[in-house]
Amino acid sequence: MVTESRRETESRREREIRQRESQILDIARGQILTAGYLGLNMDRIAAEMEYSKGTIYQHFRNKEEILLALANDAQQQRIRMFQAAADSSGRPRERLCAIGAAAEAFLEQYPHFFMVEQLVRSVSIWEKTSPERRKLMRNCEQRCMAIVVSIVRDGISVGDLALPPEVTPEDVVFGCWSMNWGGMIIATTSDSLADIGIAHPGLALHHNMSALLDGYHWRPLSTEHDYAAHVQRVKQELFPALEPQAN
Amino acid sequence: MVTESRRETESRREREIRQRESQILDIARGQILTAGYLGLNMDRIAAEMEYSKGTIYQHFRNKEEILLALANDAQQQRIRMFQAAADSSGRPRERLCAIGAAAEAFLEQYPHFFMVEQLVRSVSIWEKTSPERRKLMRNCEQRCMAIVVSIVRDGISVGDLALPPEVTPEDVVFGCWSMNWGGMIIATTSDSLADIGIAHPGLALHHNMSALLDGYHWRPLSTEHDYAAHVQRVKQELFPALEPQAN
DNA sequence: TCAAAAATTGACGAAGCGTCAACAATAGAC
DNA sequence: GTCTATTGTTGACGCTTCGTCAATTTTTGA
Repeated sequence: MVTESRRETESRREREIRQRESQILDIARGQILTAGYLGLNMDRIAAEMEYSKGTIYQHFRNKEEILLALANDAQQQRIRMFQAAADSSGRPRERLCAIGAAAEAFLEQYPHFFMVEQLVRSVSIWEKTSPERRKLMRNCEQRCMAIVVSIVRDGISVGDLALPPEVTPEDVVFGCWSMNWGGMIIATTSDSLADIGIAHPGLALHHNMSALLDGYHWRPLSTEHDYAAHVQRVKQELFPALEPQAN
Repeated sequence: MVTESRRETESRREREIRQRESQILDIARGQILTAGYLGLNMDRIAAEMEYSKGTIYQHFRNKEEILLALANDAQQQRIRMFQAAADSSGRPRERLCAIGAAAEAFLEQYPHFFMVEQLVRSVSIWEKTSPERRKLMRNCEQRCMAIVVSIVRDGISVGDLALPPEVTPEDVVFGCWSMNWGGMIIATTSDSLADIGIAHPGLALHHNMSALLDGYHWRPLSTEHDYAAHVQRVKQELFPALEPQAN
């Protein structure tokens, strides 16, 4: 009995030293996914682990830190996917479309990450968290931005894109980012899009993104090239989903 | 003493019957504006009014209902402003720009409304509220959509715009909506945009909106017409701000 | 004037966050 | 192997907030 108990305790300890932090985050992720921000509950995290609340607070100063840690994981994952897309072959505008495909795959494969990022932006979580973690977040945002901006620069340098003097590559990325982010938020949080007349938000987003880049005269124009097919190809090759998902 | 007390009570009663609901909302608005979602506190609302908590719960079933009521006010206000913009004179694309100006003015003049709408979308408030209020919200969304869609239809019918067969007017509106919403969220919730290279998000949004509509070949193109000036004019004439605000 | 109906109150239960004094396990010295 | 210092763990507790409800006050209208 004592031996049994001791062995169990030791094995638990081993596990904990390696995995506890990510275990906390896994559980938190699940809770947020099933019940949103208000479903995230410190006591329940403790209950779902084999640990008490106090121990959780040794890893994270408060609830918001957990949320920000999750958001950070989300950004890391997005950066990985964006980088893979940016490294794909093709002309710059094709690679930008690949980024779009990455963003789409990100939403489909990690919906909890998307939710968490939304939360961090709307509920005032920011000011309750530690400066270190905030800095980490900003850093990720900058890296993500840099990846996409460099594609726009490539477009300019190969002569596919010529921006007017008052528009910077960063502005273009801001446009893509805005449309993607806004479109995804609306698509995932408006329950009556179909009633409004938007049966296929994913498709509409593609059309609008094409129009945006066509508006900047980025060659080849969407009339000269089948970007939809490219997006499909990239998604299947770089970001294969577990199950194919209708849009 | 008794008379004094009775008179006060009666006057309070008069006020209450007319104003109580909007008084609750006013206070709630202020709390959200200063301290976000978590700053909204039923006990403090009660304290700031001359009433007790129980009375507030006679007007609103729960906290979320207050939030949704505020969101509803926001939408009503936005519809008013959108309608004014839609009724302005000019060619259809100019009127669409006027809608953009309205959205901008809305954000500047009613920041709390913007915050509330964001909250309703991200924190899972929806399922805790009454079906009636939810229906009201959907209705507003549809009306708002209809206003803008009719401008796009006007553009088509006067021959300024010719959409490809796979794109509907609703899709175009979805694009404008996405970009505006996404851009505004990013601009108001990213504290390090300047570090990222976006010094003037408002200006960038204009450029991107121009590119989007240019991409659909909506005449007159942004190269043929000064839409920025139009936006400025509309904002000043239709939506004069209390104090002129830098972007 | 008075009883029935309606409005108002705030104490209360429930639930959640974060703390901390007490307890347990481990490491290291001898 | 034993003992002490350090480090880790626990859950009861204080505090805050939501939403309820029995008791009380006010209003209505007969």
